[in-house]
Amino acid sequence: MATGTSDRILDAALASFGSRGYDTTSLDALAKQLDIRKQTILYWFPTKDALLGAVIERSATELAEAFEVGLEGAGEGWAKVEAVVRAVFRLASRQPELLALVREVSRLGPPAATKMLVVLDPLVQRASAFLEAEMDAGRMRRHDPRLLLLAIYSTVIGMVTEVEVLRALGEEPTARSLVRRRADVLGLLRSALKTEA
Amino acid sequence: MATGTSDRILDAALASFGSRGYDTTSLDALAKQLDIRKQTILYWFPTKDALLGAVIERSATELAEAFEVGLEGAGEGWAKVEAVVRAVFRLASRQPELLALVREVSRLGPPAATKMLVVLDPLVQRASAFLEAEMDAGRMRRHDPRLLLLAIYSTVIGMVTEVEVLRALGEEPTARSLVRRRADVLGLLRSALKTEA
DNA sequence: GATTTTGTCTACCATTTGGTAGGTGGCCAC
DNA sequence: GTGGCCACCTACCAAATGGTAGACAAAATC
Repeated sequence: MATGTSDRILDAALASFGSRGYDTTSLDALAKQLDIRKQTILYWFPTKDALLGAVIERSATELAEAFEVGLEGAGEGWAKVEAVVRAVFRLASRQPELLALVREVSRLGPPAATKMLVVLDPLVQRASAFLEAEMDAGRMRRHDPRLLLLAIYSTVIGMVTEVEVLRALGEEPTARSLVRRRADVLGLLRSALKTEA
Repeated sequence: MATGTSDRILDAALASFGSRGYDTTSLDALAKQLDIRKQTILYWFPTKDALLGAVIERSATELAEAFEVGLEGAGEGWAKVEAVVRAVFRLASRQPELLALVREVSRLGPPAATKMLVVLDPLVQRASAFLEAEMDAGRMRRHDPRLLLLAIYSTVIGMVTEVEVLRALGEEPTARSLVRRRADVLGLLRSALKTEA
């Protein structure tokens, strides 16, 4: 929330890229919304692509931090999974744009998607290794850890960003509903993963 | 694969809307690809929006049919879930564009998303009722049936269309891999839903 | 055989878009 | 106080885009 112009631009761009999409967001519209001129945007970010790049970089870092924070106090085993899911849902309620951006970037494909993944890859690897270790130790049902990750990723992103599908299912996307969705995701994961032991 | 011009346009539009996205698909590009002029497209479909509408209508119907066919021979209980998942994955290997379009349309939001949902809504209701009945009968672990549906939807669509994330996980999107992903989804669902009984 | 309809085309057009060129006022160092 | 830099601006532009107007040939209709 710095008052710097470039930060304001990044904030607005993040919101717009996430909600309207990258290619339907015009620099003019963005500028108008900020009550500045398009050339000011182009002063700070030489091209629209560069702006996207900057938004991705900042967001990916923020995302990674949120994960780290979520993991900090977490215990071991299942508690760790729960901590991460809770961290993502906390993010979804505080900065929904961030998760919307993830969705959009993954849709845009390379090079944007690559840029984001480079930052998040270490987390992915850690998560994958963690799941595998848990399975080896018999504390979680055995699945392909990477495909399991994809399933978790898709489900969580879906629960948080699939506004239209939610509406179709009669679930209004309110804050209260978000809590229910979190509980549900955790319930599903628990029954899918937790062993009786 | 009819040779009619309007069908050729619909085919190309479906593929392009799904893979490149609606707003990055220009009528000129579409026309060039079909070796016709843009005005021919606008003769059959008065506006780009109308073209999208027609693509959605045809695709939603096709999608609904695929579900019906998948359900036809299916038994009861868990077998039914398995049949539906298999039907979707079959679709994913034969007409991946169809599922890509679903993803894109849900991103576009209303009125496009509404149009698609109107056609698919009966299926959603049936599925929801089915899951609830299974849970009531104790043949499936209890979860909110609608959120469970969203989770299944997200996971399946993700497994099929999240090319970038798949790559990041070291899973090349080949036909062989698709079979593995199907098996994995079924495995996950089974352990999440099936009761011991 | 004349006429209407159908399908496709050429010729334009207004608007939007990302981006360039270059100016201007304020502020700071010296 | 003046030279230089920073942040932002006005003025433009070329390309692309969705869409209109209307010509024209082939085919169908009478």
